[in-house]
Amino acid sequence: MSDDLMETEASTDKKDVTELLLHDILTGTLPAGTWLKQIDLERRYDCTRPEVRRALDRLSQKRLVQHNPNRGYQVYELDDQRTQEISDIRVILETGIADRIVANVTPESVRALRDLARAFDEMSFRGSIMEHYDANLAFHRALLMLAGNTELVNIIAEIRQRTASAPVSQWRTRARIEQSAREHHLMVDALEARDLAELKRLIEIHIRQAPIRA
Amino acid sequence: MSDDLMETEASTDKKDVTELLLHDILTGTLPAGTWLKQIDLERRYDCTRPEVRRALDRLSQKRLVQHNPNRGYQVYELDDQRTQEISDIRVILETGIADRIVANVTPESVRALRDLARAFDEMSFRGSIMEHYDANLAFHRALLMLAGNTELVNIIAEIRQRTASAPVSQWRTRARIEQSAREHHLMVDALEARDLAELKRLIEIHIRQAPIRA
DNA sequence: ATTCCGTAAATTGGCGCCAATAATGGATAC
DNA sequence: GTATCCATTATTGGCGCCAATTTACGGAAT
Repeated sequence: MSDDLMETEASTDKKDVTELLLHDILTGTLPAGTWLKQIDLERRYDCTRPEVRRALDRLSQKRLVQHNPNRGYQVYELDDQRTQEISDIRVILETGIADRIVANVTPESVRALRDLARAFDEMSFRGSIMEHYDANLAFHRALLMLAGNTELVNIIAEIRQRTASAPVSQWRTRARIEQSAREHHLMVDALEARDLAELKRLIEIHIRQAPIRA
Repeated sequence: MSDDLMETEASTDKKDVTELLLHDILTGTLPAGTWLKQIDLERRYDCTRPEVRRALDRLSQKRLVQHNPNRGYQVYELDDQRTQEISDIRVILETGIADRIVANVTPESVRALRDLARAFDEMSFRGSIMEHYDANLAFHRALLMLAGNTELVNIIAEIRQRTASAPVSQWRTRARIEQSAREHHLMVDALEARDLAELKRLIEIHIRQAPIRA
């Protein structure tokens, strides 16, 4: 109890800078192309210079920010070419394990996924952008987890992050969000019916329609 | 000319520490489980403390070394579970783009791949372990490049690295190396004949037989 | 008026020091 | 003789300063 409280207090004050910066990039608070001056970040996240530098180095390794030696860092802006390429990779990976997902499905997991899909629906109306983003992440993570390959889940999460600059811009459209929400439920339906072909079809549509997130 | 000379001289003296450490891990010079004390690395690579720290941080992000807070870093040793998972991922990805590779194949690319496969053969006899490793990398990179998705090539290279601790140990067997060399040529054959099914089959065998590298 | 150059301000990036923490060895008590 | 506790040592990790490079600004010359 006191431990939880301590952690919460500590995390609100001193959460990992890399995480904070990452979130601000993913949510679009720091748009693509923005110059990330070290002093600004230092003040923004109330942290020291080395912490900023470590965060920038990490995110540049993950190709989320671009490093121009002796000039600075800026939020990576990806061209259509690369966006397309990453979508292709996600389609290959996520349809490639669809059979394993279908093989491992249980009534309980279907129920859990339904709940997560509903949580996403709920967030569409009430939640903040970040909560919405997280709800989507939770659904997809749970879905992929059924494949029984945790390494894969991590890799897909990384790939997804890699492409997620300027992510929410394409998200804001209510129509598209509702479309995504519907597709989530359709995917659960297909999973429940153990319809592999349909699940693959839905996954591909889901990834491609919203080129970046899905 | 003088530029090349300069670069060569500079690189021998002051190559990026992360690269050096990475290579020593991949070649097995630093076996799995080894404690990576900062002072040792400082001396080993003749560099400063912050450089060592940056390299360790980067490689721990890539899950190549494990970070134990306030205790140190050690070369990651991966369990069979994870090895299996990563092989599965590689199979899905590399067989998943086989069709694109076949679609984009040209006589020139076949010739180039043959040369690279022969270079690998050559290295089996004469080259050092590292040269051998590089020759293998070059072949697979060229093969994957045919898919026309550079992002994918990078991701596969990353995944391959992720699992490559204790890599060459399973490599040393001459039988296995020769097997790999033969498979390279078989893959080029299948590619030349545009036999998609055969290529997929070979890729899967090639990845699975040597669980880690291939 | 425009362009070029030199100087000043700002920003990045390397480096070393010192505190905090864990491992080690020895001494003491049981 | 063995186990436990304390002191010493070694290692990690945070932090700030200073040099190197770049950019911005202003003045002078064409």
